[in-house]
Amino acid sequence: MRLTQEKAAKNKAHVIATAEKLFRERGFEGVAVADLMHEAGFTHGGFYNHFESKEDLAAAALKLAFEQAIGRLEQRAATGKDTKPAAALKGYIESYLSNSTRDAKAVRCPMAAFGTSTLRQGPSVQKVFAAGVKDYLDSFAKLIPEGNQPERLQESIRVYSALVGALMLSRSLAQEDEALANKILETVRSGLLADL
Amino acid sequence: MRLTQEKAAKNKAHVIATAEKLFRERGFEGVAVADLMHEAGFTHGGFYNHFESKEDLAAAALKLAFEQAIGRLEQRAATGKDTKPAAALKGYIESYLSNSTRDAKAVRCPMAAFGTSTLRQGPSVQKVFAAGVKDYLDSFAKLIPEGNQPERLQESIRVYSALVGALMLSRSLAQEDEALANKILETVRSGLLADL
DNA sequence: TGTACATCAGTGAACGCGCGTTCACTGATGTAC
DNA sequence: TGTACATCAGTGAACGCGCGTTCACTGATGTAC
Repeated sequence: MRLTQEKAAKNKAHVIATAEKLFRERGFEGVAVADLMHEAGFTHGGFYNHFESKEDLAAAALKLAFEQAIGRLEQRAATGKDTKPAAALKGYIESYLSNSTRDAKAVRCPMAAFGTSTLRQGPSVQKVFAAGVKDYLDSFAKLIPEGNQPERLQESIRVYSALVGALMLSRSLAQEDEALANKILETVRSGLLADL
Repeated sequence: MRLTQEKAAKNKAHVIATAEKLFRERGFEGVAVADLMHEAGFTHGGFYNHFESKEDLAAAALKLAFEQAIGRLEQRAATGKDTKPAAALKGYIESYLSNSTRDAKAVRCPMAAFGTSTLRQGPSVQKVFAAGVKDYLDSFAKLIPEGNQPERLQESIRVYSALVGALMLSRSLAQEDEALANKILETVRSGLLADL
C-alpha cells in the first residue's frame, strides 16, 4: 500500500505535529514511539520510514515548536506596527504570564516546556534548541518599542528571562499553593509593565 | 552483615547525597538505581532497605537540594547584616549569573536543574519541589535590602525569576553560541544591579 | 552479665516489563522502456 | 500510451536491552530472658 509522495509527506508532517504537542505535554521521555504513532493514527512500524531515530524526531518537533512560537511573536509585532508599539509588547507579556498559559497541559513556549531537559538530549536536539532560542530572541527584539537594535536585543533578553523564570516558578507552585503561584505571575507582570 | 543503626543511617544519607548530585547532573531519568548505588559504593540490592521506590528517593534528594540552596542563601544574608545589606544581594546575583555557575556540570539551583521536569514526576516529588520553592523565596526575601515584608517578597520574586530565566537561557546557548550566552548573563546581571 | 534468637543492612542473581529498533510482508505508486 | 518491474509507506510481530523491583541468603547487631 505505497502512498503518494505528497500523502507521505503530509503524514510525516502530521507525526511531527503530534509529537510536538505530546512532547510539550509529557516531555521527550514521557512519549513512547509506539504511543506517538498510534496517537497520530498509524502503527509504530512505519516510524523508521520517516525518521532515523527518536532523537531525529525530537529535533524536528523542537524545530516546529520554535517556528510556531516565533510565528506568534511575529504576528504580534506586525499588529503592533499599526497601533502603539508598546501595546504589542504589553499584550504579549499579559498573555505569557496569564493563568491560562500557566495551567495549560502543554505549555507553548519551548523554553518553559523543555528548558532543563534539552541539555540531557543528544547534540542534534541541543543544536536545534540553541538556534531556536537565538531566533526567538531576535524576533522578540522587534516587540521592544524603543531603542536601537543592540538596545532592543538587551531589553528583550531582560524581559524574556523574567517571563521564563516567572512562568516556571508559577507552574511549579500551581498545584500546591495557587495563591502564591498567582502572586508570582502578577508581581512579575506588574514589574515588567511598569517599565514600559 | 547487619550494621549499626548509626552506620546504616549514615549510609542512607550518603546515598541521598550522591543521588542529589547525580540527579542535578543527569536528571531523574538519567540515573539508574544500580548506577547510583554503585557510585555510592554499594550494590543495588540494598536500595529497597532504605527507600520505598525510586520516586521516594527523588523526593528525598530534592529536599536535600533545596536545603543546601537555602543554606547558601541564609549564609549570604547573615554576612550581609554586618556590611551593607545591598552588598549581599549583589554578591548573590553575581555568583548566580557567573560563567562558572552556568558551565558547571551540575547546576546547584534546584529550579534551574529540575524546573521543567519535576512537573512530570509523581505527586510526592511535586510536593517537595513546591515546598522548596516557597521556602527558597522566603529566604531570598531576607536578602532584599529595603522595604517591608510583602515588598521584600515581591522584589525577591522579580529578582529570582530573572535569575532563573537568564541562567536557563544562557545554559541552552553555551555550547552553540558562547558569546550570546555570555551576553545574556551580563545583560540581566547589569539590569538587576542597576536597580539596587 | 551471658546466652539464644530475631532482626535487618548489604549482596548478587533473577524477574518482568517497557521501549527503541528491526524485519518480512503487502500492495499501491513511480518509472523505465 | 501501455506494460513490467522496482520502489517504498504502512503493518504487525519480534528482538534485545535497560531498568525498577524482588528475593533468598549472609552474618553482624539488637533484644528478650
